[in-house]
Amino acid sequence: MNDLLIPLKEDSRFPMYRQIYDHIKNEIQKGKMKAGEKLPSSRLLAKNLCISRSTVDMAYDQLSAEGYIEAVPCKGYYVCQMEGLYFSTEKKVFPEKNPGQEIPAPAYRWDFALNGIAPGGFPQNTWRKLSREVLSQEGDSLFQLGDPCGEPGIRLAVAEYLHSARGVDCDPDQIIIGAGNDYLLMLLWVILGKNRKIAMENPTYLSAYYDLVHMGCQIISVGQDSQGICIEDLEKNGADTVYVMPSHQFPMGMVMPLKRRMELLKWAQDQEKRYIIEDDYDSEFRYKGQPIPALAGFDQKGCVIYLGTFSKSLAPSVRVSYMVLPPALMEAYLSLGHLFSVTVSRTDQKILELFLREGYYERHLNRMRAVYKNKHDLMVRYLKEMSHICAFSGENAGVHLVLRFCNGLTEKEGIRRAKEAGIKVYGVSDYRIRQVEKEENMVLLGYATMEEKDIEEAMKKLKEIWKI
Amino acid sequence: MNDLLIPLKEDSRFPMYRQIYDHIKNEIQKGKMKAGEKLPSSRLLAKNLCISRSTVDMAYDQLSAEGYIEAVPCKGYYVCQMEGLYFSTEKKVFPEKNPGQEIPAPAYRWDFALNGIAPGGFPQNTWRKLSREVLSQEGDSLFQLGDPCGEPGIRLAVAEYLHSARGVDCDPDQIIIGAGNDYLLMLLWVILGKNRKIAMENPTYLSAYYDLVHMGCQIISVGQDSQGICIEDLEKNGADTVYVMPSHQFPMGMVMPLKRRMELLKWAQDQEKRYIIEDDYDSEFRYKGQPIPALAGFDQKGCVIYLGTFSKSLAPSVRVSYMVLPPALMEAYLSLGHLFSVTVSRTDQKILELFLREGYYERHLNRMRAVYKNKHDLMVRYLKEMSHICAFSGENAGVHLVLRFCNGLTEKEGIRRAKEAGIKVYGVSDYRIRQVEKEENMVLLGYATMEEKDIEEAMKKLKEIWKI
DNA sequence: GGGTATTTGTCCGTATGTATG
DNA sequence: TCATACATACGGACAAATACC
Repeated sequence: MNDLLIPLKEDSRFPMYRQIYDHIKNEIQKGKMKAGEKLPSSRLLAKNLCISRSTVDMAYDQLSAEGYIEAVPCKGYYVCQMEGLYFSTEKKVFPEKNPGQEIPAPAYRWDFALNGIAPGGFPQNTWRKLSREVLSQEGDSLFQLGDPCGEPGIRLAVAEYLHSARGVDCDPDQIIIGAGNDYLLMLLWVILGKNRKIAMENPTYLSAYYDLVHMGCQIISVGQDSQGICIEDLEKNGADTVYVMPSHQFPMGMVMPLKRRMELLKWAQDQEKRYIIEDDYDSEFRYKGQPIPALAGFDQKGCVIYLGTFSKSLAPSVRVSYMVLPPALMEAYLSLGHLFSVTVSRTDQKILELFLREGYYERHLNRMRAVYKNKHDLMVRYLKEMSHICAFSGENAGVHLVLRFCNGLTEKEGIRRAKEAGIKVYGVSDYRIRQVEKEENMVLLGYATMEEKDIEEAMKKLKEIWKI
Repeated sequence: MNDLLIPLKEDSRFPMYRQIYDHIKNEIQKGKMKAGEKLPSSRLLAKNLCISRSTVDMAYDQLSAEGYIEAVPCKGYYVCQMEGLYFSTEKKVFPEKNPGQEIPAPAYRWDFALNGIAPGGFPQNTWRKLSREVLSQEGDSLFQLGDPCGEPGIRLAVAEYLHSARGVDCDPDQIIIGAGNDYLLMLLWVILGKNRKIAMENPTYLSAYYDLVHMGCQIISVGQDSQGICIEDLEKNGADTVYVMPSHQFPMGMVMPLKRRMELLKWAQDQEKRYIIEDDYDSEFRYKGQPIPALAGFDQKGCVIYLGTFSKSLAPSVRVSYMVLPPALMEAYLSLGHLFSVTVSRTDQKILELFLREGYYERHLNRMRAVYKNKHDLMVRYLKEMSHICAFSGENAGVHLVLRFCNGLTEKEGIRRAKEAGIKVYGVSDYRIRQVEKEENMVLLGYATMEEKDIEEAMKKLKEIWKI
């Protein structure tokens, strides 16, 4: 018991007390120290190791708390009877994924990616500060189970935001917080019942389409024009639910004008139990003219379900979305008898609540709007010089543009030529629910993740290589 | 422009530059400062306000970044043309929920809650430290979109944990990270296909039951004995999938012995496409004997789907669970053509990865096991004194016990008497898929959230009031 | 056998370095 | 640049058990 020689490394990344702890724990687990055996006293060990007693104390405390040893006052520390050591000592080594292989160099020098945010766009320091604040709070009630629909605080903050920024008046009790739109759509499918015929535009946000398809939903593909979804198509196809993105349709980029919005609302109100799922996609970023209030803002009869997210406006890694249910649907959900527990950690909810409440979100959006407007304007400037090659649409909102070749170039050929020049652009056909007969001639360019310098370089190249 | 008087408060919770920023922004939004108007120079304003010029600069910089004002070199700052002010100035005030009412006093002095963790059990300091480390990392790639199945790092760490602690050998590529078991079960339902007949014990973990029911799943209720689920019932009812909790069944608390595990595996392997969903509930907490490896550890033919979570072992607010899919199912999921994006924020994943990798999780589990063992032993000591009132089971594992009255008391009456004494206990009938004919006479006592002092007080009372 | 010195776990205040704002 | 908070490490004071004379 006295020959306990613990090799202490000054420069270890672990503190001394941890090294002592680890060493003794290993001795016990390997069976070198048996149950009942007495450990050297903290003073003795401290002297032998030439460190302070309290350092040894800390290690011993930890070991007692975990049940490895037991403290007998005025006598000493003794190794406990460990029944069923939990962790086997052997460690499994997993083979490297690419043994010996180099990570393949990225094929593209420039990527007009459609998701992602501007580099440096995430308010990292603020987030860290708020995270610290939240985690420093007294008490650990924060770590017990929370409200299944989301913390009351963040729901109130979101309701206030929706009121002032999106013209949506709702009660915090109508809001459900969830980890991403995918999840909320799954939830919505449960709430709405499984026999709905949901209409979606073609092309549309394919992720939402697949979410619903994989749940077993019946999807009807309907047409769209420059104003958005075709209402007649809705009637014709017998849909009872429709998924739309009025503020900036993905991928086509059109903003649904007020008139069409009203027509759509009228369609929903025409019959009982018709619902509009309004994905308020990219509503945060508008560069010209008055923002149009969300459809849900005009809804008097409770037929609009509003979906919003922080994943696009803050960062894709922040998995927080929200859904505003009409009172009747919320009641239906609550009366299911079992609520799905909330999917966002309470700490993240608290951080976001502070972020909203203290005005950081508003300022963040203002800053990002300015950043994206610059990139947007740059893109538009170059595209105007390319009028002999393509027309473009989807401008003045969002963070991507739609190009339609007018020189005979096809989508496929356009993408191929861009790829050869090291530029990744995206085809509209990737977002179609159902392919169209005639050859596609449109591509999508997202500019959120691109630096302005890169936009200039890439656009200059595109102008060259897309010439016929 | 020169009469810009900004009321600065020294003791405000906002820094000075923020106060200047807020004031000017308000002036612009309210229209008191119009587009094109010149702002006082930073030197002049600083002099007037008796503060440093750099403070004014900070405010002006912020305002320029957000597009409110524009810096014209060698001339000054000018108010920009703001098209479509985003945030309406009026704030909506939401009515208080209980106007004038007091929050109702909790009806119970003691609560043998079945969820929740020990007070102070969450390693708050460690979590905060790791959170800071993760958020301090260079670059913001962390905030871009991550792997839809979860970060490779945490999947590897979980695979290593499962190998050493649960005897499960799997590749990190078989693991899917998700926000809670509810979500993973929804996902699983998509992966397995919708026409499955899923068998569940009665009683069982009702949350999982409702998850599946609400998805439209066909559930078959099967019997159980002291060893766990009845295999013959499975055969008889034509189930092709079964949901079990071999390590500590909820709510009945039995641990499935090795023999039954093997029989269950044999059942699954008997026919093609039979699956076992193994919810490794409470496997972290075992107080006696060797831990039994998870079912998935014996599975050679890929018919066990393993579910694990950190919500119970760390804190309910940490919404991270994981699912190990047999290779064939993982392949099926990946080939769906669209993966649901991961529901856990990348920061949380990274924090948890470090928590596992640096050995904190192992130590945390050891500590909690010691804490819960003390409470467990205390409960058992009191229950042994109550043998004239009830028998108990579910001991030596988990954080709750099952009591069966042997003095004629019914569940209902037992709960009622406890309530009168200010003690909340839970009925087994709350967890039944289908009620049984004969009167229930079992209650559940969770001890995780109770302090030892409270356990003693409450148990002494129960011993009195449950006497016949 | 009783007094005393020693050893022991435990509690507490304090110094130092680092991270953070 | 300065102030604050925190984890870590240190050493003193105390009371109880033990060993020794």
